[in-house]
Amino acid sequence: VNRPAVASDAGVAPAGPLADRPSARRRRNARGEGARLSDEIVSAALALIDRTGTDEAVTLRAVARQIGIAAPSIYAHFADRHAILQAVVIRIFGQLVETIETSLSAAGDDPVERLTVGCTAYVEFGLAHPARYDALFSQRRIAVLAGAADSRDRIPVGPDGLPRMQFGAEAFATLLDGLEACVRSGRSASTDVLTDATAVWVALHGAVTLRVAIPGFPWPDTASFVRQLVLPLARVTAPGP
Amino acid sequence: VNRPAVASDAGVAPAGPLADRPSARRRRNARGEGARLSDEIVSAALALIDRTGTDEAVTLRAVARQIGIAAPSIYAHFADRHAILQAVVIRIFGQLVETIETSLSAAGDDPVERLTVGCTAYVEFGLAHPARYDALFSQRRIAVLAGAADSRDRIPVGPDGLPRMQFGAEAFATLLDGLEACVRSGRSASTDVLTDATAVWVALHGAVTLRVAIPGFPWPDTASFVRQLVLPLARVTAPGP
DNA sequence: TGTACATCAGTGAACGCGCGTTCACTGATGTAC
DNA sequence: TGTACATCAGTGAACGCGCGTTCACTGATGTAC
Repeated sequence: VNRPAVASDAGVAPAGPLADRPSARRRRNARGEGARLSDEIVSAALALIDRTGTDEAVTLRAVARQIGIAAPSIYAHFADRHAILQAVVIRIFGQLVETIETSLSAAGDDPVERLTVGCTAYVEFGLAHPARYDALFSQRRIAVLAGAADSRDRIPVGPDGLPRMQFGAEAFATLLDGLEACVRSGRSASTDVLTDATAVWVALHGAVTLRVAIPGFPWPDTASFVRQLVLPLARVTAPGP
Repeated sequence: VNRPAVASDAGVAPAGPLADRPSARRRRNARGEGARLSDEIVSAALALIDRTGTDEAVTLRAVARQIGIAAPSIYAHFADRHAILQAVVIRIFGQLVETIETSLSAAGDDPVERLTVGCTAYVEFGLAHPARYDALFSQRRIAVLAGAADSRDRIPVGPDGLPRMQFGAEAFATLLDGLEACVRSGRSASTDVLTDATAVWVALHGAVTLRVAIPGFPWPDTASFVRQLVLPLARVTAPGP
């Protein structure tokens, strides 16, 4: 059992190990502000993911316990467990994009520098929050578990020929933009930006997930490893004269 | 509930949804051959992983149901659920290495061709058996769930300076050998074989896991995508005159 | 050649647990008259 | 200004489920005498 000790000064007398007692007293939301609980539920799910390392820990009862509400109260805000996880994934993608954009705003004008800075920020986010990163790409597994055979065609190609991802499209678009900027300024020899950006993304994703899965491996320094992966895959050429 | 329909011609009358009834009659092992059940347990776990898409489905009761034994019978062969999963991982790594070696035995002498053939076999194994591949690298998560803080240093560097992985070391050693052969024959400009092989491995791992996670993305053809990733990361140069 | 016995390969019932979900409900707060 | 009432934001008990694990057991089979 992974439950933290109940704060005894809250005056809560646990009725037994089965009781879903809140870990802290909670003031109910004022009338008309019930929607606040939606945010609290997502935050609690995120906290559970961080604390346990896996999104499997996001159960209705665990979320309710974390917030200090009764489990059935969640149904007023989310249809089921999967709906909570979906909201968490959207929030994490937002954090990822924000992290990358913050790093880019501090970077210079050189497109190659901007590309490596953004990619490094991506990898560092994954390494800093491995459970959150994992949640971003564990959705397929959930779909399979739900008995759905529709795991294909969930992220179709749009009419513009670009992949139309449900979430995370913004992060990939940033990578595409960065590579295009390199090509425009003559710093990348890429003739197929979509495919080359895909190669870069795949390498970054592998770097995050394998490092997290095998922490004892002699991994190179993050910044230089990212350059080692990104520069050749993005077909970056030596700076002009 | 994912349980297959019980074969009614086996004469088994299910006592209700809770009963752990075997899906087929089973002859008990002869005296002295009890160890055969170990293999059956691992095979059943592998079948569950393939059928459900996740190693979470490997529960003692599900394994027992699959084989047609009582759940407690497993304790004579495995200490707990984790021990079963560990045995499954070892078997899957064996299959992966065998697949790669079979592909190499059909390849020619050119070291670059051998490198790409082996890498393609790796990726194709992952795409053909995504749940098995996933199980190989989901161990960390299990360790965290077990409450262990020892997820670090589980794969230490050996006295030879090479990573000493518990499992999968053979597959990585094959990749190292392949890259070294390219360097020896002048087809790779790598000056740090360990780091470059790591980069290649990371890219292949990302290619498998991201493709499986986002099947609707416009992925390139596997063989050419593998070449696109491996050749630059392995610093392969144009063939000599 | 017969028989008592040890061993092997399991079985079956039961336990307590956490889970998703349902159901009828409660108590504070704003609003219509 | 008072009061009945609707609405909102939840609660608490209960259900059936699958799970890991324990316990005492069973029945076939080989072996010692």
